Amino acid sequence: MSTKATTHATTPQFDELDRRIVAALVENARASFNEIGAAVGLSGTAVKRRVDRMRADGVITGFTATVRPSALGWGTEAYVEVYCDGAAPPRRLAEVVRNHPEIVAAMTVTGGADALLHVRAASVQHFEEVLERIRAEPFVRRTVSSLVLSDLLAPGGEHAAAPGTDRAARGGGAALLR
Amino acid sequence: MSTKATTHATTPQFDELDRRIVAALVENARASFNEIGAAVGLSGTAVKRRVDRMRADGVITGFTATVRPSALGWGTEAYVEVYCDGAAPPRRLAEVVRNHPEIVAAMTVTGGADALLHVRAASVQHFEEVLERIRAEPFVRRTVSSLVLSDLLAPGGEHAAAPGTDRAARGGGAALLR
DNA sequence: GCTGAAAGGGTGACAAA
DNA sequence: TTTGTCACCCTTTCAGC
Repeated sequence: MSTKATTHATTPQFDELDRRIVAALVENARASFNEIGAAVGLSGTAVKRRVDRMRADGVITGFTATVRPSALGWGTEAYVEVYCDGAAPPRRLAEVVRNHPEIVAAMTVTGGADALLHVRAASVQHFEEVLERIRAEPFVRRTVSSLVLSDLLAPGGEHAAAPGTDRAARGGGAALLR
Repeated sequence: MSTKATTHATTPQFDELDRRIVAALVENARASFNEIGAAVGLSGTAVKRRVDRMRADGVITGFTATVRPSALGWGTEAYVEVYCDGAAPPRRLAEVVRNHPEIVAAMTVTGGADALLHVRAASVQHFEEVLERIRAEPFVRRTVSSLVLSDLLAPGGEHAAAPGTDRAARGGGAALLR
């Protein structure tokens, strides 16, 4: 609470216009700058300049297509809590995690487990094989798996593929961009 | 294993070219059709037709910008296991989940918990407030939270905002598109 | 799936507020 | 400092093949 009276702490130069531009791009990353400009009340050129700045600032990290994993044959999804022997160094954990392409997200967490993995596989059989590989890793002591039964936000099974993304512009960008 | 000798069961008409086009779009959703065509050995027109078909088939569900939530002031992330009273109907759970914009993903799962929620908040204080709101919902009996400490796949905190997405084109799209 | 042509978007330089 | 206009070139899009 030093320079501005915004509702959240954000990047210094990030105004309402930027917020609406990001919202438009989250909703449709292939929209033209002119289209976005018309929606937010700016010229296409001005929109492009702001987008370039936000990319340089690391606010926007990229543009990606969202796909339905089930359409690609990846119909099985699970979350796996990992319990490690002794103090598991996050640095080492990260290396291990990178060796299994089926792990689509992984993080260290508070609570009983040391890490939480988000895994996608082609089938339950495939998932079992992945789990065996993970449990065979040096300092993994125990795992607790939860298979995903149904998505409560996108019942159709609409999911995607991109660096660490989740949801946002559903019904108008309620989540991250209010 | 009926018509083709592909490695996984996928949508009927989905070949190697489609796979590479999707991979290109996941890596950069704003790439031009000509660029993609040059990369996969097709004309831009042919690429567009395939993309249009895949959108119609629901393989590609959209295009979105990926952002760093922390840059937008959403620096706190947690997973919340929800235990319900009696048989919690997924239909009702979905309604509840939609009332809290901080819930960026939610699913029913196997194991002890009935549902798993992925929550993003501006701060630990904000998260606590969200948790109180969730626990006040009618048939929520108990919750178990795990605060995310660090991302093991994108250490920089690079995350995103889009309908149900996660990772894929990191270092060449190892995950969903091998 | 390719080619060609018309419409429209991306991008940089320049001037103005 | 940020925006708008303009000009150039590339992309998109839709024929017809």
